[in-house]
Amino acid sequence: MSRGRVPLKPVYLRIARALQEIIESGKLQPGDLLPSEHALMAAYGVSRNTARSALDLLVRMGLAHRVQGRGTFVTVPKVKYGLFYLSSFTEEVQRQGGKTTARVLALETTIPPSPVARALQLRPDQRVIRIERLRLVDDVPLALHLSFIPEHLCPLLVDVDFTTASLYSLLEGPCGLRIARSEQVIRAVAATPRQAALLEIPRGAPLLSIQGVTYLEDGTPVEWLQLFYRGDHYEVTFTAIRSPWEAHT
Amino acid sequence: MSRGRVPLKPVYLRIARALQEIIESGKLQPGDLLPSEHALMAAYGVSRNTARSALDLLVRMGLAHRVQGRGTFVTVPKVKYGLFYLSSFTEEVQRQGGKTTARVLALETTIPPSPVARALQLRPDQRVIRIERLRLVDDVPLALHLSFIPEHLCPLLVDVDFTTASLYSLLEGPCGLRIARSEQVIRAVAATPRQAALLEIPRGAPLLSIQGVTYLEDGTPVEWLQLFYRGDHYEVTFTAIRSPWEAHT
DNA sequence: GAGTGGTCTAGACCACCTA
DNA sequence: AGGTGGTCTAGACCACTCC
Repeated sequence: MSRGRVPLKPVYLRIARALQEIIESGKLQPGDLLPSEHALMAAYGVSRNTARSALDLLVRMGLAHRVQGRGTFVTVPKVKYGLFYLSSFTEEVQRQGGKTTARVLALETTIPPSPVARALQLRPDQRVIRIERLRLVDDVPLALHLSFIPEHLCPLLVDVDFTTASLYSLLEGPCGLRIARSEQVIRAVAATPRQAALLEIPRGAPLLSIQGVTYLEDGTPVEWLQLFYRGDHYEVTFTAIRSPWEAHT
Repeated sequence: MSRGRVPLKPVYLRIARALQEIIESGKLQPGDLLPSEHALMAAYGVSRNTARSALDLLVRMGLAHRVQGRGTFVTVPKVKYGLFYLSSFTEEVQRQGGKTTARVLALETTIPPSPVARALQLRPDQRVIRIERLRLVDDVPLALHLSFIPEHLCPLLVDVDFTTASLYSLLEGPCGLRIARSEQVIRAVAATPRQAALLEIPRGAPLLSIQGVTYLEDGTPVEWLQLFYRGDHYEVTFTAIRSPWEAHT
């Protein structure tokens, strides 16, 4: 099919997006049947593989699931599909209707600790920008957020007011970087006295720690991050699927 | 897993499996180039879509990542891809070389608590099998595991010795059920006195709580589960990817 | 039998990277 | 220029579910 002059996003993405909007608008309820692959072929004038790709995306996002011989159904949407799609704290909270602010505890260029330097694959002389923020949602302190970004990748970060700015928007916008993925580890830890004071919780209270490294599309590490969430105010949800090795068909 | 009723798995699965074994054998190191899609077409005599499907699977498992114009590379394998593929505790630990045992704290049929009954979509008169186990790895207590399974789905569970048995193997084997996915929530919580005693940690120590509902392919809820892991001995790793909506073409 | 998703083929054009 | 992955077409056969 003709794609026109304007560079459009891939067709399957636009179909998936359209279906997502139908789901989020409430026109399709959990358990409802999505259009079949043949129906999408007819509706959008695409081949079956393209229609399948669109549904694949919804399935991988946890918005839908397939049942052979019956159809593709809307999944119970309690899960925030943000989860294993990498989104910034700001994007995540706003999607859920909260008002997010931040208190900047530190913003400086420095020599990274050696585990961070290793993870970011830096030479000893390369400096990083260190950003430490206290994240608040509706004025309640929710999380501590520490990021290290190699200075040469986006030097202008040192002049930004991170009280409201979104780090990923800056990296993808003004800095022209293309974020691809992030490898993260979740742990449960006890709050240190400093963390407890900042988050306004008792010492030793449980925190959810998320530590990770974010990569660009070419594999360059772009950020080392550590988040500490208050155990009493935060949770992570996700959908696991049965591995194709063990569950056949 | 032994699931060998049908001798012929899809071709793309067998190719993906072969590549996975090459990676795990160490013949391909992290950062190495995997065979290109054309190379796989020639090597296995398949079409490009089939070769792509095999590589897709490795990418979704976090074993590989693609770079347009360059190739598909082996990813740093620190991540245990167990993460968002649903595997049993036994499968997970054995993959990492630990020796797993369990102490059965409870095995009974009972009336479920009402949140569990709701999650499992049970009528008030339907009973569940309640299994509570203390999981040990190399004789160190690592986790508390509580499961509720509707009795009518697999009545024979009440006669099993869960000291060594794997729940999912039983559900998929003797019970003939087809597990599809699990929706889970991760939290950080403080250990109750009972949990602390069983896990041999101080009261109030941080635990990683994973709570979820497992579904069959037809959407039937088959298990309500809650796991409490010692914060000092367990972590969850995963790869998040940038959402296709925001990461523009 | 009709409709669904699961898999597969054999081509095509494009954007991107390395050389 | 040649190779790579990203997307797409237009068919095909199969297994499964529902009527």
